[in-house]
Amino acid sequence: MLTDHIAKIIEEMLNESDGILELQRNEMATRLGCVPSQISYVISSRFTPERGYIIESRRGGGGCIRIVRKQMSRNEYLMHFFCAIGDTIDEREAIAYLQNLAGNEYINKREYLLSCAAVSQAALASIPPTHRNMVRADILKQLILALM
Amino acid sequence: MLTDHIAKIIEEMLNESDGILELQRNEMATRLGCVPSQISYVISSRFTPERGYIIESRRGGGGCIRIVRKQMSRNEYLMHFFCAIGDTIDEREAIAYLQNLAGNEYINKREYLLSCAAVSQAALASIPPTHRNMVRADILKQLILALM
DNA sequence: CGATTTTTGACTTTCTTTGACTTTGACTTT
DNA sequence: AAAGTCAAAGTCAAAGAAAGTCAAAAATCG
Repeated sequence: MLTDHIAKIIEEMLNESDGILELQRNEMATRLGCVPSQISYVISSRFTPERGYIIESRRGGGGCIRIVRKQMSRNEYLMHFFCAIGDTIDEREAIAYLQNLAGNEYINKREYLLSCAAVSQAALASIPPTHRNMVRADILKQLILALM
Repeated sequence: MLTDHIAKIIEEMLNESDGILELQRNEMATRLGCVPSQISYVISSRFTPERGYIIESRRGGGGCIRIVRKQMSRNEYLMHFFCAIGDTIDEREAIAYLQNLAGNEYINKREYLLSCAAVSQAALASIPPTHRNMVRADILKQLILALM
């Protein structure tokens, strides 16, 4: 898939340049043989602040897109996460959060699986749907607190 | 029966790829001459977490279904545990179970804390008391399944 | 026969790709 | 300095590509 391919390239460029990168959308699109907005799509779907990236850009002649991967301390990261969870969260989103933690190695595989289990549909099946996502958010928050 | 046939094929593919497999639903359905949802059915009826499989998937262009077979070990103990948990359990008792697991080194300190958080009063506070211990039992069971 | 499992297909949701159109900013010309 | 030009990046919605869901029909089991 194109999107993944592009994401990988950007990831590599970030690694080579120590987490800070400026790229030109049009130039890159031409080089990779795709439309420019594809680059925008990749950035907006993969390099989100949620995942710890800062994006800035400049239009006009000589414009560019700046991607910075910010490394947060473990606690900043967890705190950020904790705050980002609202009052209610569905299973998909909760798992996305946990994947994130796992991807950044703040939790290991087993902890990831444990946490997924705790917020799973299976675990919360008996809670009325109107209420379920609230409980899930509560559990997720407690899990994160337990990690701090 | 089609279902068994497909299950067998997936099983073989898993054997060949060391327990980790990504397949494309549509592609596979076309190849086997069945409707795509048949593949979904096989996976949801045969490759369940209860039987030791982890399923993930991605929709959209280039999407796929990922099947991971986790191998079981030391799970008689966990199974025993699992069965011992009734339909309902209070916080104190749940923590006693988890201490037990920790004491036998089936889970480490962090996992113990995570699990305690998931079944804590704080996490489940918003559930009506009549219902709370049921949900706690469900969560605890899912946690144990996740360890298998 | 009744209950469970399988099979099918219509419909839904999610993610990707594309392209037309808009906005912005640097540079040039008046 | 104001206006114009052009080269970027931004936005958005439609089209496409996959997987998910669900319920009805069919088959199988006990």
